[in-house]
Amino acid sequence: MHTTEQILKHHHLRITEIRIELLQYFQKNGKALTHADLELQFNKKFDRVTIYRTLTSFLENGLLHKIPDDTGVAKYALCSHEGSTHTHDDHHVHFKCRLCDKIECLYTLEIPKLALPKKYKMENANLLIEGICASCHAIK
Amino acid sequence: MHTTEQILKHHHLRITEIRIELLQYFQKNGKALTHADLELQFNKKFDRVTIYRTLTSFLENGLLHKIPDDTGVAKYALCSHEGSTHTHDDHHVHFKCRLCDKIECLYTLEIPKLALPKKYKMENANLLIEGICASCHAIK
DNA sequence: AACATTATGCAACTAAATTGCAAGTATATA
DNA sequence: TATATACTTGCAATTTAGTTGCATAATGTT
Repeated sequence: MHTTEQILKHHHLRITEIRIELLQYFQKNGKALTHADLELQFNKKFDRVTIYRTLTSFLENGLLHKIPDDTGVAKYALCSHEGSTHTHDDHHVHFKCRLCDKIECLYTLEIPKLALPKKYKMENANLLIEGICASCHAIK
Repeated sequence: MHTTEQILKHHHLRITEIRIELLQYFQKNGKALTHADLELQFNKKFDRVTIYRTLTSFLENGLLHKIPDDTGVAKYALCSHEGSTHTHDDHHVHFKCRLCDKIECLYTLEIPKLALPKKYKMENANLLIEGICASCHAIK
């Protein structure tokens, strides 16, 4: 297991307070977060803009990935289970619950191979599944 | 084949000028469009806000669907080949070209069945494939 | 410890989308 | 085919998400 600081170093990021806290917050939560979520948590301690820039640097250094969805609000999630090393990052399966709106990465699922039309070249793929998650299923 | 007006009627939409023109513009283009694309075309004739509201009503009535992507700008595309009737609308495969940024619906492809974790219920799925499209492949 | 590089906070700004409201138009039904 | 009702439109103002510039502060390298 790696410490938060080691993870940052491995991704060529300087060790700063906001980076440590944001990364740990992502690890603790285990779900996709928006800038607004983070601002709610951290606005007393860190500036809005710094949170944006931290997200951007995490993205650029492969610590987070952006999850495409149709709300127009960017959602970010850790790139692998541990958040420690770089796994294959070219396709993702995400599950978004219609009831609680939570977005999870389904690491265990692989996107099946598809036959694209002629001359199309796939570079990466994102599968967003919507429905009801296990917790909401239980409640209902 | 249905006329534009018939299509609107089938989707329980009143016949108005902007609805006819927007729908025809989608049919003519055959690719996903943003509000900005439409504003560029129609700003002399229709108000920005009216374009937004037309897109929303098309969405609500199943004429268009929103394509999730990671730019934060909403993209819309017709729900079926003809734009005429309601096909199964619960899953979509889209292809976004890294070079020309064009997004197409790949109607011919089906999203393969996946085994979700226990108690998860899938209601719909969106697969976004990114890469190089046929036209850009040719140019290069 | 000194330096170059990178990160942070603040203020201002841009872009995308939404809301309220008054005036106008489409359509059902009488 | 007139008319009442419900829906649609345009305009102005507002909200929300995200970006940029710049001065100051912190990091990590030598």
